[in-house]
Amino acid sequence: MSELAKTYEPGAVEAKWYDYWLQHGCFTADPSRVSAQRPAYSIVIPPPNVTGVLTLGHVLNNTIQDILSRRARMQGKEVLWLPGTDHAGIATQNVVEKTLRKEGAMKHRDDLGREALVAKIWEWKEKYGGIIIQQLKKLGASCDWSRERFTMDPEYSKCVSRVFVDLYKKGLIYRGKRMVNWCPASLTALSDEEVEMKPQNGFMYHFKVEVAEAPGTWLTIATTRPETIPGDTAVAVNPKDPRYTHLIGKHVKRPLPVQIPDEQKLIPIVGDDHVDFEFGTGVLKVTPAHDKADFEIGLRHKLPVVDVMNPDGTMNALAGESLVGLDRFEARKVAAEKLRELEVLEKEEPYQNNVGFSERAGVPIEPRLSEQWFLKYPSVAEAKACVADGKMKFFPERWAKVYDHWLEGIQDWCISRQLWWGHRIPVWYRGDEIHCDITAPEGDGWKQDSDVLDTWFSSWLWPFATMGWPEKTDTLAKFYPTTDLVTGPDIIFFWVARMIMAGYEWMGDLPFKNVYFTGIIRDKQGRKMSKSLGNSPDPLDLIAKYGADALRFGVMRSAPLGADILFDEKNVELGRNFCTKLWNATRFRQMQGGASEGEIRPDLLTSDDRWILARLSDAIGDVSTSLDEYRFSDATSTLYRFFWNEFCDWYLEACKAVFFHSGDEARKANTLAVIDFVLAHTLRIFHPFLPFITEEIWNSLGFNSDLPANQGGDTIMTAPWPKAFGAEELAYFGLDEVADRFANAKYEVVNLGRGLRRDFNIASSKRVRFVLRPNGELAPHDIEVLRILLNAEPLDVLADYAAPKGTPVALTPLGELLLPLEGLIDVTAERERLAKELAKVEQELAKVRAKLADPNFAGKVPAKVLDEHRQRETDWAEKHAQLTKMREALGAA
RNA sequence: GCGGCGUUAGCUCAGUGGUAGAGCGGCGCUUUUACACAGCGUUGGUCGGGGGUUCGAAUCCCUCACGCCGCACCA
Repeated sequence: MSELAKTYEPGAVEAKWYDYWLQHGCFTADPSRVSAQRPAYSIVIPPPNVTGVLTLGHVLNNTIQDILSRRARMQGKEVLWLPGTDHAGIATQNVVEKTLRKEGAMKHRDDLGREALVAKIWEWKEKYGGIIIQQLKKLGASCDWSRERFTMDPEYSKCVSRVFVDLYKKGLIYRGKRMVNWCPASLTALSDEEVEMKPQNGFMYHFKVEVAEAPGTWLTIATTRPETIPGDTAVAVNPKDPRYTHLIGKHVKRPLPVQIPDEQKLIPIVGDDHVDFEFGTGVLKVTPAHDKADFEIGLRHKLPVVDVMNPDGTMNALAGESLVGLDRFEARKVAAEKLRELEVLEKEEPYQNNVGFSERAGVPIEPRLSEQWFLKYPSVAEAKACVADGKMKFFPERWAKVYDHWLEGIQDWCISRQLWWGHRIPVWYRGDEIHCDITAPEGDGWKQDSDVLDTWFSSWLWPFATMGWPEKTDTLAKFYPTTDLVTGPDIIFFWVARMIMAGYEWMGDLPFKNVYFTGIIRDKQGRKMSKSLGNSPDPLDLIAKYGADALRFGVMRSAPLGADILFDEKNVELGRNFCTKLWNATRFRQMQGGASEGEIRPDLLTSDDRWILARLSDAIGDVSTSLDEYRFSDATSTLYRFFWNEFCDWYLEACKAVFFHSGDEARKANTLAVIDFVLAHTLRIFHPFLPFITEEIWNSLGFNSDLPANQGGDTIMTAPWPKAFGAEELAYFGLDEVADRFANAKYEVVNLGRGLRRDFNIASSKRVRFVLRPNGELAPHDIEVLRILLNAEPLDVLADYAAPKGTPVALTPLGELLLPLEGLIDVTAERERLAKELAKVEQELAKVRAKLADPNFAGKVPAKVLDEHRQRETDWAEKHAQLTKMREALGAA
């Protein structure tokens, strides 16, 4: 047993133990150790962006995974927590391109060329790609780092090609020219999931067009996007709309682009059910190249597709002289201006509509016709069924509905991206020939598809591609399906749903059994963490300031299942304070001297010992249940309450009676044994939450000393997870309701005595005489505990004590507790105090009597409830009688 | 528009039919020999509004309001 430093220094301790765990291979998973007695437990990390840095979201997510992993190890399971990173196509390429432009290394990616740019990104990845991994280590993450994976590792990349080819051959992947979500900033197509609808304030422009066949007849069209008029190839009305039916088949003169007057392009009026005649004017301009719905109308009516925009969102030559080269938003203003000049703009009113934004680049997307690769989702039925039938469980459960709803209406997934960083599509072209395979075709003249795949098209394979698939590895055999997945609900569609499909498609089984969805971390005002708001603290700063354990504890304490987390640094401070408390309680133990005295002797147990052992058993049970149900904040609260309020505030204080005043060496030794027993168990249930400080104390106090190496001897990591006491242990220690009730009664006496002090303004530090008129037997130990906790000097236990008139009295479960105030008795004050208490009792008594008097109540209520109420009445009535007697003894005012 | 979640003490949240709770904060006292990152005490709520079921509702049902989150989306 080494002496503990005066204050806990997390920095040095954390580094020391993390190195120790690594050196001793504590995080390494070995499939050959898996057996019926040693079941497997596995988690794959949601791979963070390789160029990312740790955020509070990561802290939350990974602390939960670490808690689950560490507990599973203590439960004797073979644990694999598989870490790694994601190549994050768009984000990473953007970051690197931006840097290169800043450095002047290039203006546009074409200046460098594909090969050189990809090489630069790899360089960047080698240089900065490890940062987040190092940060996770600081947090204490017990990942098996020997298995760290990256989605662009050669082996992993092969898996990606393999599944592409497989799906292609199954006919689920196809290439087609379709409307996609185009990001004009990143210059790539996006999937539907990467588009976020946001309300935008704009204008609704009403302009009129003349019917060519009926000069003087004008139709008014409402649009938010006048800049796309040059791309209009029809005007549509609802065929059932009596206002316009007669015009179908005729043509209108399209006002833009402005050409020689009277020679404006004529476009047909078509009838289409899609047009809502309630909305706007009931006349819709149809721009097949720039709107998904319009494209469909175009197909139905065989309309030409006129694309008036460049990929970067600027207008092209087809938009006409006045718009060409302008950015789409600038062009909108100019187009409106042109309409005004032409005197066809009828009105322009403020209007709010929903516009799709590119999630990454933050700019409005453009619906755009382009040639892309699409995937018809595989194994959808299985993916749906496994959650619906409960084979896979979601926590909180309500996400199952969201998941189900999404699966109900999914469209094919656009998987090609016009980027260079990522997995290149394994398809080669030569003339009309097409070759799709894992390897390039033989022969000359083949050209590989230039696009890469959506990053999620690689990460959906994560649970098995990281374990050696397609080989039938031992790791896969033992650790797949994984046990738990911990992730944010924001990627339920991007990642979770797709992993489930992939699991069924290639492994024939679900990828994980339970999915825990974390909340979203917000600041204390409820706003999302964001860089621009600057409300996102750096977890590394918090670790430096408070310690990793404190950060973990603080975050877990405020993360209830199913709710968002309002982050407040106060919680981390609380975590630090808790660690300090743990540290100081341990120091107290150490100062009482002696190594662990070994076995507890039940015959020497005090009422306090029995009480704390019972509380410990409850805490173990509660924490275990909470963890089984993924209620981490409940587990944390239990730990906090048990250790601080029960162990420190009551038990350790009560122990002082033994250590400082009993002179009973055998009992002192036994008390030490109880403290050690409780501490040793407490450290174990704390360990998943507070890995560092528990390891430090475990070793410093020598709790490891007589344990086998693999059961807590080398490290607390392998100490068995404790169980709540069974009937046998409860009997052995003599823990029952009677014992609990007595200890609680004792503490109630203390509370009431302290209340008397307050009422008579006696400082808690001032030693005063208390007298107890007991209503039963009290052991010397219990009297001493009462004395210490009341800070009484002396505490006289006198059955026949005759108190001076006006002496303050508290009615306690163990008898009347009196506070004799020599020379200070204030009869009036005591009378007032009694009156106040009496009033309260009368109120309660009236309440319960009213209930009992109600014939409906007595007649209909279950016997048990009725008894409870009768007992309540008896108790209050008794108290009432005593108080009345006491007041009478004081005499009239 | 459809669906989900939420609304309990100043704040964060427990509490799913039977005496409204915890932590933090606030306030007061205390530098009592583990701990002032502490101890002790204390303050504090018509449980979002309304209606219903029931002997009894924070809890079950209906309804409204407000907030948040998905999904869809009409130019």
